[in-house]
Amino acid sequence: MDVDALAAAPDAVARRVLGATLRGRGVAGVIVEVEAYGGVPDGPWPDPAAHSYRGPTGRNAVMFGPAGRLYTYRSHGIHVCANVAGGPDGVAAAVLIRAAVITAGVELARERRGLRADAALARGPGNLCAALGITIDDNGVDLFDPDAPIRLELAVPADAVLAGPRVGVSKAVDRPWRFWLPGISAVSAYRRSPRAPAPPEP
DNA sequence: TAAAAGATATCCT
DNA sequence: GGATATCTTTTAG
Repeated sequence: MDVDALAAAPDAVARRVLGATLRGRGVAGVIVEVEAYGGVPDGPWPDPAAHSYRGPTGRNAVMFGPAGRLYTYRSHGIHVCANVAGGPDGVAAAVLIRAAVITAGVELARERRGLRADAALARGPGNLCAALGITIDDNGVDLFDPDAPIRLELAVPADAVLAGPRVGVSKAVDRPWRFWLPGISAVSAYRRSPRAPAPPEP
């Protein structure tokens, strides 16, 4: 497994990133929950919920670049979210890292996050970035460069993976592009976006 | 130049 | 479980 394995469709990239180890600034964790995003309206997987849907902009340019780069963006002003860019160069694909289990540097992670339950240290995209020390300025770093401050170590794909709808999106609400490992307490509880259309009443 | 929306987290009831 | 804080990016006028 190397960076070439990430030059694929968003959902395939998501499955490959799941279970990988993300190292950043003294803290490392195994990724246990991800969401796939990507595509443009005329592409093979149009995804109206993705930042890339309306074409490249200054913010989402990394999504259109080569695989293996870190795409960070700010949400609601304060939170930072981390993505791994996927797809071949020129194709928009990214995997949002939603949760991880800290395997090294727990003390440091606790210090950054304030004292909290271990399972909550890197649960949720914003919290995960805080625990690993990832900031908005890390946008575009090559995760496979040995000298990069943030690195990704791919593992063999997990055999047991669960899939379901993405959290907090108001478009393409029912697309099962969220993937997580079973039996992990750090996986987020599913929350439908308050702006999403009401679910069909059975 | 202005306004709205957003891939959230936290605190309150 | 539900409302709100908070600010950047994008889009419209």
